[in-house]
Amino acid sequence: MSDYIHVSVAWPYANGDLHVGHLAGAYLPADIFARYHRLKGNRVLMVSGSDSHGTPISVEADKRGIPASQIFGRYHERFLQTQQKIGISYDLFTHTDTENHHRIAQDIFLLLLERGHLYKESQKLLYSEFEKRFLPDRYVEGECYVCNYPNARGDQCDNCGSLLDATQLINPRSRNHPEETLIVRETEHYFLALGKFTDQLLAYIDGHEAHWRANVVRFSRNFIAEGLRGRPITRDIDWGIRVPLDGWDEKRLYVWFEAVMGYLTASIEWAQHIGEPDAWKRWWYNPDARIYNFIGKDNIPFHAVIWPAELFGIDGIYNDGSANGNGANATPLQLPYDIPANEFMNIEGQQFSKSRNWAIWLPDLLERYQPDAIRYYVAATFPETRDADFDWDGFLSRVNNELVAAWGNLVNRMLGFAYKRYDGKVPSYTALADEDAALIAQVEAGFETVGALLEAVKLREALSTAMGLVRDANNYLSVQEPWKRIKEDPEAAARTVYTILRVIDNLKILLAPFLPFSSQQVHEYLGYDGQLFGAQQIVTIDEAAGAHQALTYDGSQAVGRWQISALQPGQALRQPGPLFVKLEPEIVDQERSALGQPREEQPIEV
RNA sequence: GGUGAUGUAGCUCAGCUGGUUAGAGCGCGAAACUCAUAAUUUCGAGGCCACUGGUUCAAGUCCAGUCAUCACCA
Repeated sequence: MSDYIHVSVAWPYANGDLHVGHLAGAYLPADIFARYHRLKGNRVLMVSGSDSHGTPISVEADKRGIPASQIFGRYHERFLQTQQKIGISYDLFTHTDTENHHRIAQDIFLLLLERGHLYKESQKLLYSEFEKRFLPDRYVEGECYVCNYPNARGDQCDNCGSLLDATQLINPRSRNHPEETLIVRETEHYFLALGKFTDQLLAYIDGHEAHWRANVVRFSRNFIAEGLRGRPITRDIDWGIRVPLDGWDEKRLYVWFEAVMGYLTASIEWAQHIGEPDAWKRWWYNPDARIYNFIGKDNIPFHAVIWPAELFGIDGIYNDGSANGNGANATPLQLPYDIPANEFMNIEGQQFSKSRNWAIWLPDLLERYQPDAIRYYVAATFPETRDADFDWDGFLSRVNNELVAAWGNLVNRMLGFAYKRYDGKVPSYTALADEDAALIAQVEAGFETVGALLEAVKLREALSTAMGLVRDANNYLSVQEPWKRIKEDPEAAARTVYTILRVIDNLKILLAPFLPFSSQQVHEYLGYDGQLFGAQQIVTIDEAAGAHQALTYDGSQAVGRWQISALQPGQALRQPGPLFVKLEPEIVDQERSALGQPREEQPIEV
């Protein structure tokens, strides 16, 4: 029986290209995990999308003097192309400016209001009479009321380090129009009454402690222990989802309140898109389904505390006619089963910085390197337990010395040998020797060991375990020496070559979640037809008020299975070639010198 | 300032509830091999496990403090 696995991935702000931090923190781990479960035959629903709203997008739009919608539209399109190229296999990657997402977010707002989880409160905020709007903290500068530094930011003083309350700044001014002095004005907002959920949240964490990462448990408990206060969920901005109440036209839902709902809204959109509008309930109303949120560590409180609190508050939605007849309230929505948050991936020892362009952008990386080479290096250095470092020396050496030398070379040398010396076929043999059977058994055991590690989201260890089997295979070859035996003992050489091809056939599957493109190549070299995984496609989804683009996955034709090889002697091989490109040592200096330099965005070729 | 994390071979990292001579991959040195994108395989060198003090028959492993880095909160 197949399990229902929901893979929910953090929603990137669509205010700039994707970079390796995104890839290492959330998207690649999620994809490896999803591909593994698909191979296992489980029912996977993997969703995410561009976060269209939020201050970072408005800031970027103001900087360039264009509308926010244009910023997010541009980067949404680039996200689709980038992720298709590197093979992040979303069932649906959409965005939050869809009719579907707006409607559901508003429904949830009203539901929470109706159930008494929201309350109204006045706040004092800085208001610009010139712009006729309240300004977020990061739009504000002024004199620090702690140290009198004249150019303190709205949230923090760069001089004395104090965190500031923007309304207390001396002579606060807008960063956009420094000549204007801002005024403090009262404004009313809705708050989510988080504190009420404290006990439920603690019980929820207790119930999952055993299989959560220690950092997520500690962080969440700590966050709750500091006391859960109500959080404002509306803002005085014009870019975002309307508050569905009369007289609230000037305000919008706070981006963090609605973005996390994307896991649910994208699932619903996916169900509609495949023509089975209720299909999302197989995960969201199935107590046996497991929902995994793949995120970076900066998002832990939102996923381990705030989103579960929203789910507690929602309780049930769109589930009329459920089993016990109590309508929408009858069945609670499923909470995340696991939140495997990754730490950060730094670059050459320094923290990512967009403003200094201390970053490695995925579209640029994909211009120059194979997707599987990028995937291999990043997966081998996943920041699963602590911050990790992307350094070009490491990239060069892991790709050349591990991926190319150990795995690529194993495939190339033996498929080439078999193709040339055995008439383009898998050689026949009469009986396997003990050492042949031993190697096959050892590699077949990998389906258990590597599988268990993938299941537990220990992806880096899963990859290194699989690579250990690659080394075992190389070791076996140097003992058996089929290139020598083919002259002295052809029978022994034939069973050795058969054995190694069968082992490669197994390794191809063990590595496929990590290296889907090259595993497909190996699959074809071995003479098989069909695609190990489904097809990714960028499609247009129509709604009443407009259309949007999304990245989708169709697994109906996929033939890959997480099971041992039954490679048949006599099977016709295809002419093999090198799997991977070996990198030139010069790239290290070239890439390093580009860090921190101004960068131009190039069009992405798909 | 508070809380938490991290600090182990040149590099990247494993070391669970304390227990024989501290592990892996890469890099380095030597040897073997030649099917392969000179790739592979074997053997070897290399570590006061951040520092100081403590608990214990026994401590990278527990406790306290110090330093460095990072995160969250104030």
